Amino acid sequence: MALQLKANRATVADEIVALLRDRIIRGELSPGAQLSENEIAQQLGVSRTPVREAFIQLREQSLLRILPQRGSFVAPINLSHVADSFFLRETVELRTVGVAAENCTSKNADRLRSIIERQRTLLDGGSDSAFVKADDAMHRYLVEMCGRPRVWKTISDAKVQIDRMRCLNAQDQTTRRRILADHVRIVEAVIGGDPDAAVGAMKQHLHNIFENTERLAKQYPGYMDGQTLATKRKREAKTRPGERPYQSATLT
Amino acid sequence: MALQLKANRATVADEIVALLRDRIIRGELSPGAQLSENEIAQQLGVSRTPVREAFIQLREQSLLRILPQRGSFVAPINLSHVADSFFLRETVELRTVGVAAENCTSKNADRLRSIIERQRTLLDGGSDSAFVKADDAMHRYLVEMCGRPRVWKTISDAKVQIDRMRCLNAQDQTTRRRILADHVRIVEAVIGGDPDAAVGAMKQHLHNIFENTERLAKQYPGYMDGQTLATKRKREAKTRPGERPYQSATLT
DNA sequence: AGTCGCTAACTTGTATGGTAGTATCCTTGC
DNA sequence: GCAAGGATACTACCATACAAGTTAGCGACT
Repeated sequence: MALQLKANRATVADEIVALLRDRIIRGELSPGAQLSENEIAQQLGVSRTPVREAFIQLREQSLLRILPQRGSFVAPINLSHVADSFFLRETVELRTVGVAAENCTSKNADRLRSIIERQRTLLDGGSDSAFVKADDAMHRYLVEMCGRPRVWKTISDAKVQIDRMRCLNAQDQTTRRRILADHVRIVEAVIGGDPDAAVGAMKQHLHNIFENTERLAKQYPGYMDGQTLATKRKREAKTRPGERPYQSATLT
Repeated sequence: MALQLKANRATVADEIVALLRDRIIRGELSPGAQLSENEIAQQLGVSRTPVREAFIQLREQSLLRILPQRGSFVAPINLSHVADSFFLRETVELRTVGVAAENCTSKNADRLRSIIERQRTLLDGGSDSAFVKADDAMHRYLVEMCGRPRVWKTISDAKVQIDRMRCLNAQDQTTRRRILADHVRIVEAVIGGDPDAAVGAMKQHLHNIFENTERLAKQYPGYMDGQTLATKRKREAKTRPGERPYQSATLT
């Protein structure tokens, strides 16, 4: 496999982060798969140093597990982690979409309409990654309309765990159409200046996505929670107040 | 200055991250101060490699700015960034404290009381860092009571920006007492199983903290937004939907 | 005086070598 | 056949060397 680096970014290390991150999220690198600094370096025609720096960054993004002197493995998809990400998204996006609906200008409305239009054109012919990208664009714009630019970064970091699950399957037409329909409802409510409707539509939308992931979890049990990891996982000994299955927001 | 590494962590790089992160948050390394890979490496008696790996991680945490071939500088305190952090905290913690109040067990209550008690003992004699640590413990436990363990990590990442501001000044007795009083109100509401009161108390608490930071921002303008940075900052050219000053949650 | 250009001393980025720990496989001994 | 032990081939971690870019200062020339 001959990987290729784009020459865009400032440093090779950052370029490798972008490359591997994309491949992990899209599932080209399966959960549990072993990555070697040496191997990647050879494939890319660079030294181990920038590869190693990339690995460290991917570890911080919960996409890679580095076991010293043993190996580096694509992180398994942890269902509890995914549920946490949903919790965070729901909490933040339900608030921001409400604020967006309260402050939607005509310029915002135009932009939202064009994003929806873009998704509509990708409905049939578009690739999965293009459709997901357009999907992202809408959620991102709604968050940023609320005037807190760095909040999207947080959402985005959490979203990778969700996206990894979404990429397990190619999205069929039915799924895409439902997503688009959800988005239309949300955008109409926002443009219409109806916060309650916007929050409700967003809540329903996130729930639909979550149900999809639950279905996928049953379909791909091997990728979940490290069962394909080469070595036995050590049990986390830390006692937390307790985890419970994901459940919907209680405030609306 | 002879820095010292603890032998706890697995790798030297992670140890350096913890060390520098702490020093930056506590303000021992001032915003804008230049850090050199070489210099830190010599002070710690290690090579540049782990120092460099630490720098990259600190950059990802928005605590360091690395300008290739020019130098690395302690990130300025960006007020917009701080406001974003408050927005995130308020959004998440107002929800979680409500959930915590709904599900508070007697065991949870005991733990909360002991955390409060710990803070009370630190009120007079305790160091700033010890008091802040106990402060953290309460917020953390309230979030984790909600059963989503990784959500605190997100809050914690955002909180560093707020903590950097808090550490500009030693906290006087008045401030500490007000914080403790806020915490008591929150915990009483949570233990009492009153979500509305808990959310209200938390909202008031976060507001109080935010007002403190606004005061500090006026007091230390030189540390804000890179004005002490050795080199002129390039203007961010990206146009965002627009930033507006921090404002309170509209949903309760 | 003012400006151009060189030099030297930095900076971070990348490549490479050596070290220590881990897992695998194969041999050896029972 | 089977278990214990050792060689071997990995791994990530750290140290060091080199490369390339930036900046500040100084001197010569206009």
